[in-house]
Amino acid sequence: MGDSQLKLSNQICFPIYSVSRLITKAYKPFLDKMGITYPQYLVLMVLWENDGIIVNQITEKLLLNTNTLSPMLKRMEKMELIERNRSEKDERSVIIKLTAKGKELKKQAADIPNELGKVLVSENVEVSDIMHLKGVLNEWIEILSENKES
Amino acid sequence: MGDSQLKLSNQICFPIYSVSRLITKAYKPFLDKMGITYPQYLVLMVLWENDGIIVNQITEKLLLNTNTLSPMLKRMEKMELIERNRSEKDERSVIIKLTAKGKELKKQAADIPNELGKVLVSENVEVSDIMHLKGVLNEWIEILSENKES
DNA sequence: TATATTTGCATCGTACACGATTTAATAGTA
DNA sequence: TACTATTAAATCGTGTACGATGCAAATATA
Repeated sequence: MGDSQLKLSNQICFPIYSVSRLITKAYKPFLDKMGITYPQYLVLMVLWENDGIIVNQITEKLLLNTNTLSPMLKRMEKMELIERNRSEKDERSVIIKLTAKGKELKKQAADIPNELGKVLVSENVEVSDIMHLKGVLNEWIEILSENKES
Repeated sequence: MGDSQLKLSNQICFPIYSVSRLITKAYKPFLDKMGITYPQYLVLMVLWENDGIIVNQITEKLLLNTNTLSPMLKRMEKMELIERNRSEKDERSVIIKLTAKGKELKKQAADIPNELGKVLVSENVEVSDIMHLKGVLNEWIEILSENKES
């Protein structure tokens, strides 16, 4: 009722916003070595699983729009991590394919999950909390992204 | 060991990044009515609790730097939500004070936590999950933001 | 088949984030 | 006191986010 609900720590928005940024920072040293940013890392993870998909399929997996992805993919093309080519079957679609360099980065990235785990554990983050959080957040993604297809 | 760890859903980075953006979107309809953005809302919450603090104190509470806050505060000054004045005690500091308009918004914001709660519940988000998540995330903020004072 | 609608992507404008640098004011110290 | 170090903001450059709009290709429908 009163003011207490309007306090930073009492709303879910601030903690999740801050932790998201703090986690991004925890990834940064590893991504810097690879010369990529955090969102670019997410794109690469999608492509490592599914090379040769079209832009729209990436937007679905990352819940990002083309207004974010198109410029980003152009930068990644300039960095020679990917290639962008129009589909011949459907001239509207753009197929994204990893270059040799883009594929190569997967090897460097292989250790990131473990390394990051070490960092978190050394900072006294509970592994059980990470696992639980992952579960809850993945459910929320399902729920919150469901009705947004309009 | 294998590839599975490099999958989107198996890392903590993607879920937290996505949920953060999805939660921001959930707030948007309410903030649009007030004509403010999500980060501006955070600044206002800080000021509603502690009016007349200096920029540096805001950076500490929100874990943001002046390179983000300075331009943002200028925009908020232009919107007549706040006033920016140099401290007389220490000419380096800039004191941020809410205007009448900025204070007025607190009344409009008072319902947001409840309204957002309703939205989440209607989307079948478990209240117990929200509470638990808030607890875990606030701990993580403590931990992850600790050694970053350098 | 001509036209309307939808789809996939790109572009534009605005607002963050953030590393790095700059500037001015204060504090510390020889 | 003169000089150095620290501190508080601001600025710069780059890279996202995202609502809105534009455009061409494909599809649907009269």
